[in-house]
Amino acid sequence: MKVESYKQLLEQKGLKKTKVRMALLQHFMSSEHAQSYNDLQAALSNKVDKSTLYRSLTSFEQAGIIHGINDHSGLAKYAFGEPPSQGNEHAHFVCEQCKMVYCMGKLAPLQLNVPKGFKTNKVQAILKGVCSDC
Amino acid sequence: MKVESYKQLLEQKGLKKTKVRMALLQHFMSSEHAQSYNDLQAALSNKVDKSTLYRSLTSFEQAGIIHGINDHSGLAKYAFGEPPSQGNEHAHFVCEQCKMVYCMGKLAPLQLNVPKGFKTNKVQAILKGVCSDC
DNA sequence: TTTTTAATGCAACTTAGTTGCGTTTATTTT
DNA sequence: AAAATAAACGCAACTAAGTTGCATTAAAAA
Repeated sequence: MKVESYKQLLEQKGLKKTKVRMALLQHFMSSEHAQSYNDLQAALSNKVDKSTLYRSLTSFEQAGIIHGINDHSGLAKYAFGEPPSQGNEHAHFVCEQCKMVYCMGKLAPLQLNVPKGFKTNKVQAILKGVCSDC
Repeated sequence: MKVESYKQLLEQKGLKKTKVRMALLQHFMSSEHAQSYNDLQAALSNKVDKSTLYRSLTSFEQAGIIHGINDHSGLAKYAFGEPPSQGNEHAHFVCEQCKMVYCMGKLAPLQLNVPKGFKTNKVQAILKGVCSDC
């Protein structure tokens, strides 16, 4: 799925092209690491109401435009791109210094031994370490 | 480290043997899956103040008696046992039906390819699927 | 048993996120 | 292009998770 612009993407997903949504999506598409609520709010100069922002995130997530990430910091973050799905898993990298979260490329199949009776459907991996900027 | 009883464990870690702490620890040691704040509060019949409970969890965690788990549900959970440390990683299994969280045994070394400039220190894995009780 | 030190409970607060509702804005229909 | 309609937006009020300061109580040490 090649995407030329945020406008086309919104159209394609049947979402209205509002100011907030366009600004948000443009920001998502041009940032290489995951965004927290506060990052996003700052990117929109704190002009947008929080309910609007949260609702936009929900719409985007449901449309498969962004995906939520939980980096174990307690703060939800969001990144551009479809969620890691079965057969399409990707790991998330959390920098221990700058706390940035990055989406990593495809995960090599994991060898995981679970006890009898447990059936694994998906694997989510968080890598912690130091990113290339730190 | 073999542990005979919750009393000895508290003593060994230099923690006071108070009613709340003993009840909490006993509960942790006898439950096979991870506990949320609400689980714990219920186990103590909602008689303990939330600040006390949270402070107890912090003490236990610092002493290495329990470890926090983030199962991506937004809710923090805690399980008996030292935290997964380097060379001692374990995965967590989240049942998609009953939402219980289990600690899994040692993780087979993961093959993970990160971009140039990124240095991975640890890997945290969450497995999602169906547990043996469901 | 008294002293010291740390845990508890209470109340007030913070932060993240949600919900209802009236108003505004984007899109559709005429 | 104007009117109709449907969905976003902003506001305010709320919930839930977790934290903090402080006075009181309980555990450990003297």
